[in-house]
Amino acid sequence: MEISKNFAATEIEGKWYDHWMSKGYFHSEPDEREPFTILIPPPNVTGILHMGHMLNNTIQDILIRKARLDGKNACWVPGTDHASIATEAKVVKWLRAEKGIKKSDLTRQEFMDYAHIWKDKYGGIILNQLKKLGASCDWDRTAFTLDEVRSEHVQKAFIDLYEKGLLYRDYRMINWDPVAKTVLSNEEVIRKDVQAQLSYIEYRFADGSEGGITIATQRPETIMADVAIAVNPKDEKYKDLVGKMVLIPLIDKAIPIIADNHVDLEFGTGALKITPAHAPEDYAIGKTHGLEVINILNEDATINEAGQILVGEDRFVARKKINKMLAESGHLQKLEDYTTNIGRSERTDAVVEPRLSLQWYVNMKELGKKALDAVMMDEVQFYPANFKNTYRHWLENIQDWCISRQLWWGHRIPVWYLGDDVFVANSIEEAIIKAKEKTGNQSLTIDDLKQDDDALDTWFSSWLWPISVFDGFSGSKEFDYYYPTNVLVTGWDIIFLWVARMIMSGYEWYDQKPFEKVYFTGMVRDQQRRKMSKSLGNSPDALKLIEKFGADGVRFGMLSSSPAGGDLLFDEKLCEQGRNFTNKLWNALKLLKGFEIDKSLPQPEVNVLAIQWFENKKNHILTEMARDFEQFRLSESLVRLYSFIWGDFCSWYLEMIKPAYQQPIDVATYEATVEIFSELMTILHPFMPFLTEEIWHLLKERKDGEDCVVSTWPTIGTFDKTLDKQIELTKEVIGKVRDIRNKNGLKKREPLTLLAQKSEETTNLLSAKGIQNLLIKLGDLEKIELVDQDIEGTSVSFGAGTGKYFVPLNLTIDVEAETKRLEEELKRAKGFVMGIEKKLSNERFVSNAPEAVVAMERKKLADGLARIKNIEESLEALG
RNA sequence: GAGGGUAUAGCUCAGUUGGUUUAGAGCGCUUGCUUGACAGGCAAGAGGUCGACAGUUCGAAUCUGCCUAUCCUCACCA
Repeated sequence: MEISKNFAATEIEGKWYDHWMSKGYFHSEPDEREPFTILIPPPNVTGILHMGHMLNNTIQDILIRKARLDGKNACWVPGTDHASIATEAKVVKWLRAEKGIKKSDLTRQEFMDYAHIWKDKYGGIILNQLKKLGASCDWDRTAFTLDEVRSEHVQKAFIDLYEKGLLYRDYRMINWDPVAKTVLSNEEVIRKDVQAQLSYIEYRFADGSEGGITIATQRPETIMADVAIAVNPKDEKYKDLVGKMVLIPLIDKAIPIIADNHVDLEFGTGALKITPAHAPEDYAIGKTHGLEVINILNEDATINEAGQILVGEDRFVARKKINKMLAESGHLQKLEDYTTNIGRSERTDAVVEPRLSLQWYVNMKELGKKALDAVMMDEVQFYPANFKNTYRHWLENIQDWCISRQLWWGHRIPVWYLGDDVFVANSIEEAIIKAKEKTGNQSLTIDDLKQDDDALDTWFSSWLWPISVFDGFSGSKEFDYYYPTNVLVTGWDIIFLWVARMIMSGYEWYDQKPFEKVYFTGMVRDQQRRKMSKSLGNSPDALKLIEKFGADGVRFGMLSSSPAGGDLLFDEKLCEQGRNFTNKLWNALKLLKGFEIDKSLPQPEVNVLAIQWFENKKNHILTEMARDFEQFRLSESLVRLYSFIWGDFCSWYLEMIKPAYQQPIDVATYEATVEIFSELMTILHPFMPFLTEEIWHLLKERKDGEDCVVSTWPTIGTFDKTLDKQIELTKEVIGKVRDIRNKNGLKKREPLTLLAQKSEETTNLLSAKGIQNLLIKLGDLEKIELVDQDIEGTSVSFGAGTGKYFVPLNLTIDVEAETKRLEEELKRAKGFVMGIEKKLSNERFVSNAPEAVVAMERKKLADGLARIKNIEESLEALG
């Protein structure tokens, strides 16, 4: 069979993905096997694949493919969420641009119809992109937070919480997004320090007497909503002013000076303007003093009629203008630079406005308690575990969750109002029945009830994901079988928004965790450690990367440097390394397939040894990998496997068994190598699925249904340390011989003689089966001899293990350089021995340390002394 | 203001309950290779007083304390 020069990733990826799909390998049904379940953190339905998704989904795919190879019933459920705010904004924009329709001209139903059209057209792209990455999801189970089953769950959850008294409606100061025109939960507000200015404004006495009081504010545009000026009652300088009236500049409205303990004497001038409608603390102060609330901002944060001046201006434009006006009227005393913390909407980036409104809340005190315990007691395990601290900190200071949103794209709140009466129900018909019962008025009709206009927070559907994807509220057998799931793989940035709330919902409805383990991935950052983002434009195009390096190469790149929880500094070079690895394996395949097989040939000793050694080492690697997987150290596992395949398999094993040029190979070795290679492909498969499937099939004829993706993870045999050490020593000797060639400008193929000074170690080594032939083959030697003593004259000596070796050369030796080299070696060896002697001469070490440790130190000492002796002899021989 | 993380080679990071020949990998760097699978490669090599100080211990990169640097999370001070 002719094998192409390079691994053609693109063609092969499509071919195998289709094959896997047609065989239904990714589909799972409950059966008697142990399930292994992962739920995808649903990406935004309108989103496209970015680096974070690639990392996150590569990890999930590795875990799921490994579980499949382990013989478990692997089920990875994909899906998307409807991303209320982001999607509604996109739909509104699309309607305006392409259809010339304003949202306000549409009924709710019309808008929803358009939104669904839009979603069907542009949504779900990301799921197809995941296929390119190789994600082995059970696509038959694809769920969407706004589909029928998931919507039923949302409604049931809402009603159930209401009936339990865990859900309520309240009038409070909330976070308002003036672009999306909706309330946001605290978690959806991103706070950052920014440079701002404090305006120092003088409010003059209303009675016309000289002077006034000066306040410092960051928001001068809100002065029209002021209802008082507050000072601290302990503040000597303002003591006499309390009770006096002052005039709001520009609008000349009289407001009182009041005293309140909450005012900080040190900040600004020590006088605080009270604007209850536009600042949370002011609202609180206003309430205790029974002050009026004057709202001067519209929904879109422009000034309204109540403001009297600057009506219709945006708040930031108004801020600039009013500063100017105040300066002109002589009220502005100064502007001062100042750093403050402002919140922006996570989705629209608009500066969030405090606003008073009536919203629905979930009581978190109750729900949070069990969720906190579950993680603290390790019922749900966090990887890395230190996220437990963050989690606890949040849950211990948790505030109630505002779940209503002033949007249409989402689950409409199942609440109907009749005057002041509230009816929470599954449908309007049910609500009517409840209303009739409550009021005793049997003549009520649908038209008498008004449904709540708001929709629910997207996270209110996401938090039910582990339940709803299996139709849990209907008591499905899927739910019984797959729940709780095994592991959740997600970024730590949504630990509160999502992870914590899923744990809450799991315990609330089933008194059971939603997942055993949570693996928090790191954030993908660029070379300057900046988070990758659209606005910075520092995020590479995911699909282009796949085109350039192949999905396997990109998967390798994403993973090879991403410890859990830490950051990943993305560099294309990592993907390049992955692509190079696929190339290396491809060439190894080409080499093997290029061998001519001679069935009459006996198996050489060297090959027997090579196979034995490689199988042995494989057991060691598998043991380590098992531990890696248990602890989600996937990056380490891949690196380990990478160096095993590249270093041990390609550089050593294949060289060991490689026949001489144009010579055939014996059949036993060939077949053993095909098996070894196949096994390596199975082991590598979770990380690089496409390449491994391709090679697996090219290695030998496979029957229908025999595919790498559904092959069996090898069982782990015993590891013989002695055998491994012996080969390592042989490799060391070969390396030293090669070094001698390098340093003396000898050709690689120039035959050399190797002499080993007789010792227990050298005798053992050279008498072991196959070792001498191995040395000859890979060291390009013509003969090997054991000698009794030092060789005088033109030979170079070296140490390996504790042994001493010589290579006679027909060259004059550079005595000076050689002496220098040996002296340095001697220095090092002496330092080594000194350290150990110090340890061993310590009475307390010998009596306290475990025997094995002391014995090891004695061995190290003996070996060290032997090495010193060797070096000293060589120095002597040099003269 | 509260809490947390990190500090190991030029860079990015491993180092698994303290002891395995006086610290490992990848990239980068140096030297040599038109070797018959592979230059997306082969072979060899240089490079680190494990942030500072103090302590616990027979023994510390690993545990404790303090300091320094740096990153992050939470928090209504105008």
